Amino acid sequence: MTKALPFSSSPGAERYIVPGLQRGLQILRCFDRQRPQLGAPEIARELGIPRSTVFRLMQTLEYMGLLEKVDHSSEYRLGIGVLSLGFEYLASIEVTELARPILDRLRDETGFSSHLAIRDGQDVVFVVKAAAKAAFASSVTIGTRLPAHATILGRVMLADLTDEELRNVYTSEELPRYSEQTPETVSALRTILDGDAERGYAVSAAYFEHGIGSIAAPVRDGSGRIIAAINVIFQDGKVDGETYIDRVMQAASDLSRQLNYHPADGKQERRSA
Amino acid sequence: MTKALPFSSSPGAERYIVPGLQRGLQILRCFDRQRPQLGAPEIARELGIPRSTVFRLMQTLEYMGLLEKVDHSSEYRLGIGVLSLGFEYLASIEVTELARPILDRLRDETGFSSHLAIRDGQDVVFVVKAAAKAAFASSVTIGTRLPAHATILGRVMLADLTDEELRNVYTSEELPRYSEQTPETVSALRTILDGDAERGYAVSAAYFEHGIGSIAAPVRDGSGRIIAAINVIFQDGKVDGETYIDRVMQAASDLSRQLNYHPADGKQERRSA
DNA sequence: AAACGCTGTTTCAAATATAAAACAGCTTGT
DNA sequence: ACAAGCTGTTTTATATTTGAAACAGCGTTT
Repeated sequence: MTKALPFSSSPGAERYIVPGLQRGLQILRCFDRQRPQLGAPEIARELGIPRSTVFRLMQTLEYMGLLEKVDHSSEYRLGIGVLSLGFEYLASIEVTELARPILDRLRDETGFSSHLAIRDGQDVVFVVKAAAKAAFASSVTIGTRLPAHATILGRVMLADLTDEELRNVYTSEELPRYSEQTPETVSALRTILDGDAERGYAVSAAYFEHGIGSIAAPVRDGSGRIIAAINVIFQDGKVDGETYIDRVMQAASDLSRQLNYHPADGKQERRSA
Repeated sequence: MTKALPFSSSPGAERYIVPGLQRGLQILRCFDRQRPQLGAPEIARELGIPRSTVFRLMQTLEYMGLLEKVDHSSEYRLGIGVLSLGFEYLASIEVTELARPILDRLRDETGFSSHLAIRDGQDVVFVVKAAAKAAFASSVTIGTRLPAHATILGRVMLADLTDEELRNVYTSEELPRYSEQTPETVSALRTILDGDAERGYAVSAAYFEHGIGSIAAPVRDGSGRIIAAINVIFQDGKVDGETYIDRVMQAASDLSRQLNYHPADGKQERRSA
């Protein structure tokens, strides 16, 4: 009786699942910005797990430092243990270290907040950020997830996928909308992506959110695959975004080069493979 | 047959432990900066868990997005799922949001890297960082753990503990040494802490690491307890650290005030309670 | 004040995950 | 070429975890 899909998932890897572990992790994922602290009964109801089992799982999570009791109430919040895990992850990804100085320079050159994001399934996840000094700063923080098909950043990464891969990511043809510009179907998305792929960048105003414009360009590694994307965001209307396309593309290609990508290698573009 | 203590642990909370969950989390904790990718057999040996069990646990972790297969090898590395968890944690802690601008200003005023850290058991954990622009920048990243008794930051936080609480944190009298200045015993540490508590700050050169000096001051919340500490680090000898004590203490007290701490409230100092 | 609902915690039979063993595939050495 | 060792994966009896039920404690309500 496996329930709703977790984060992402390699296709067909659900053969041997340890319920204790799976459910413990589901409990952790119940906590977020909106609901930073929760009690055991609440979680039991939400996940459909018996009270006594949730009780034991949460006690284990507390023992391991991933949950902590909030003061004298019987509620829990995320423990500091999860923080260490998260940052071991960041440290283990080469690209984040290399990206930092590049994003800083891009931020200084443009005056805009710049970000590096990677894709996880249907989501874009921000992993490095260089915040603009101006009052207008982006609200995204490291770890923020946004729908890939509805963001410029996501589009330049999705553009690398073959039709088959894209259908694997989006199993349903219908796509949730976030603005008038969000494509409604996978087919419509495909058309947009083909344009992005040809241009090698994407730029748009108010694509995901009203009043915010963005330019994004893809980052490739030695194999030629797109593994991340860089963007800047700006207040829509206030500037002509197009002016900065070159800067963003330059930053992305600088990073790609550091990751051993050689455009002239004769590596064929991924999509035509 | 419970094994070595995990991260931290509320005393005596090990009654109901779910083995599947505990071992899965132990597996995650095997991954760190030094060993970013590991195979199942290696982990099985290290944790003393049967191969077939580790196999299933890791498959579950992969399914949940906390581990991912590295390319075509049979090894795994941390997955992007842990990142989200870590940042939900940061977002859930009020103090980190408030600290950021204060650390930025402290960095600008002093030219040094400044940090906010909290204590988890015997460890100091860095949660916010404002990196100096100078070439000499600190090597600590968010999530870094250092031994509390051997760092200035840790000392100002430990100074808040009663004798009994301190003995609870350090069950053995002997303390590991990291430099000539590290106290060797809990009693010696207590003496140092009493001085720190009285001064309200701590400053030292080469206390944890050769060539690095640090000044730290405690951050209190509305209850008067020390919940975090702020520090700056500088190259030892190059500057007279003492010069910046006021700046650091000011930053710490600014943050305390934003956390509802009122020095004149008649709240008695914690240690004399 | 009794009854009700909601907890946190414990118990114990029943359902389940576990771990030894075995298999197949792959490298290594001799 | 063979054996020996290492893997990833699967099987299956056994040992364990699970979850319904029950207990005790609390606050409300009637």
